[in-house]
Order: sequence, then structure tokens, then C-alpha cells
Amino acid sequence: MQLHRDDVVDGALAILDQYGLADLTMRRLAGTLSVQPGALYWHFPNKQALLGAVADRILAPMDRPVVATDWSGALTELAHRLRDCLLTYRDGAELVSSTYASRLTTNKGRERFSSAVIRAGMPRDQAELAAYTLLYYVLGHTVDEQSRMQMDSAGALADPAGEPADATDPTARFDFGLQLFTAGIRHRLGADAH
Amino acid sequence: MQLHRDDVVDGALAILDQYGLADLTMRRLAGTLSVQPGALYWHFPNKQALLGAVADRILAPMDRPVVATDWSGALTELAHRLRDCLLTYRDGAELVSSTYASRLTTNKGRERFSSAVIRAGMPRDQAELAAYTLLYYVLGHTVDEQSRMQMDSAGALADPAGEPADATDPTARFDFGLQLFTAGIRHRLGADAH
DNA sequence: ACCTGAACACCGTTCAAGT
DNA sequence: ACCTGAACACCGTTCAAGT
Repeated sequence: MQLHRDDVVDGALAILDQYGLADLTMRRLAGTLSVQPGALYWHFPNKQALLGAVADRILAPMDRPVVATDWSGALTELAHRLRDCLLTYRDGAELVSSTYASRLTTNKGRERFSSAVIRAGMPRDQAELAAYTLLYYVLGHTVDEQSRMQMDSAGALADPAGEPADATDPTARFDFGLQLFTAGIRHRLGADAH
Repeated sequence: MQLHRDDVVDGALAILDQYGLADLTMRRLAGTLSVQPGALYWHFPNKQALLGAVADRILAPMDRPVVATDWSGALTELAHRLRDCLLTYRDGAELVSSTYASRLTTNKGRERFSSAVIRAGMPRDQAELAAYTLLYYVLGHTVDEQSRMQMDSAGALADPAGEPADATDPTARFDFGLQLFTAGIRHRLGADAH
């Protein structure tokens, strides 16, 4: 039976989640789809384009509407949702991060960030810069968080009183930086809320 | 004559700057050093370790003292210096960014960030979180900035009224996010400076 | 239109053996 | 101690040829 674009993305996502980004090769993917490596190049021009499609799939939940009504609530919600998307699949953060860099994913998160900041009353060009800033933070933080998770689950034997080991809850750590960011926006808006 | 660790790093840095990270392979590096690929594995256990040493070399200027006396001036200066280090070599930001993730570089920037924030009066654990936040921003921004530079210098022919093309000066864009961050810190410190 | 077969031009890493 | 020679086990991509 026929191999469709979506089947290829499905297969790629399965390999990613089970074996990680390093093992997501065109040859291996072809193997699990019971097809020759060259067949994949009829559906995608190259590996980067395939990874872009995988990233889009991972980020699909970013399109759903947001419940918060105030701008800072909406921004916090969107940032958390982006992090959740990235944490859903193994190496999801790393994959999306590198795909953002090569600019062949429709960067859904960033657009929604910026419109939330525009709704807060910031001029469009500044709002876009702010959205980038938040995006860099979420990606950087989550890549780091996820790579630590994998290091821990691998070498749970190690760490004989190495460092304080950051006992704090990862979500609380994430919120700290997020609050730093929203406070910065609020200051920029001149909202002396008192 | 003998091949030393530093010669290997020198050669790697030269390839990086001229041909980019994708062309920085062990075999090619061995070639420019007039040595067999296997020889490199006497000096470094693997490629990641070599890249870590290259990253450390790129970040060497981060050890120099800072001129600003106030914490926000010091932080701004350090952030700019980190960006400058990353922009000095082709693909420098990408290399350092991926090396930070695999945690085998002495992350000089982050430590200096956090001690600046501690000097501002923030408790150590919070200051470290703040330092990470700033680090993610600088890395994310600079990777993006540098990859755009390369896209522009490659396809200067393209861009027929594609987007507004972000006419703003890259340094000004960088400063915007940086100010968002320092404002966030200032707010956290409760410094109602008036 | 969609895929196979087979090749091209590479990779990182290991390791006996040489000097 | 430091390196060579040669192999092992892979990569992404292309493309004539098949159906």
C-alpha cells in the first residue's frame, strides 16, 4: 500500500520518542517503514524538511485557543504550553530548537506570543522583539531541562554529592524566568500598577 | 614534529571560521594537520570533547575583568561580551550553544552573570536561575542573529520584498531583550527607584 | 506517480602494529 | 608516548530503471 507524507512523519516521531534524535536517521526511518532510503526523497526534499514537518506536528497544540483573558495570563499560558509540547516527546526541545534555527517550521509559538504582547499595548515592532526574547528563553530552558532529565535517567548511579543538584521543581524554575520576563514587559509598558 | 592539544584546537578553530561547523569533521581536521584521523583520538577522547575545548577557547575573553561598577552595568557588559565572543568566529554561537547543552565546557558566562546578580542583592539560588535565564537569551539571540547573517551573505539576491526585513540594528535588538531582563531583575529586587 | 537497486562521497571511532 | 594503516559500522543523497 501507498506511503504518505503523514506516515513518514508518524514513523519519524515514533523513532524520536523511543530512541532519540541521534538515532533518527533516514535509513533507519526507511527501515521501519519497510521501504528503501531513497523512497523518502520522493516525499521530502531532504532530511531538514522532514524534521521541519516533525516539529510542526510537535507544535500542533499551539494553535488551540487560550483561556486567560489578561495579557500576562495569556503569555504565561502560552509559554507553559510551548514547554509542554516540547516535553511531550523525547528530544522534542532539541529538535524544535534546531529546526527554528534553520527557519523551516512555521514558528507558531512566536506569533502567538507577539500578538499577546500587542494586546497588552506594546507597539508591534517592540512586541515582536519581546516575543523572540520569550521564545529564546522557553527553548533554551526546555532543551536544558530535557537534557538533564535524560542524563539523570541514564546515570542515576552517579552524582555522589556532586552539586546541590537543584532540588527545586523544574516547573518552579521555569516560572521564575517567566516572571522575570513578564515583569520586564510590565515595566516597559509603564504600568505602575498601584 | 609533535602534535599538541593546542595545535588541534587551533586547527579546528581555523576550519570553523573558514568553512563552518558542518565542515568541521575529524577527518578534515586530521587532513589539515597532516595526520591520520586516529591520531586525534590520542589527544581527545571523542569529537564532543574537542568541540568543548574549542568552545572554551572562544569564550576565553569572558575571564577579563569588567569596568562597570553597578550591577546592571556589569550585567549588560558581560552579556555584550558574551555575544561578541560568539560573533567572533563563524558558527561560534551554534557551536557554543550545543556544547553548553552537552555540558562539557566550563560555562564561564553563567558564573559571572550569577555573581553580578548576587552582588545586586539577590539570594544565590534565585541569582543562579536569573543567570540561566540571561544565558538562554544571549545564546538564543546570537545563534539566530548569526544564522541570519549567513543567510543574507549567501542569498543577497533573494528577498524581493519578502518581509519588512527587520531594518533595526542587531545590537539595538539585542539591547531590547537585555533591558527587558534587567528591568525584571530590578523589579524582583523591589527597587522602586524613585 | 511512486518506489527499488545500487552507487557516490562521505562520517566517527577503534585498535593492532609500528617507531 | 605518539602515531599509522586499515578496518568497522554507519551516514545523507542521487538517479537510472522498474512498475
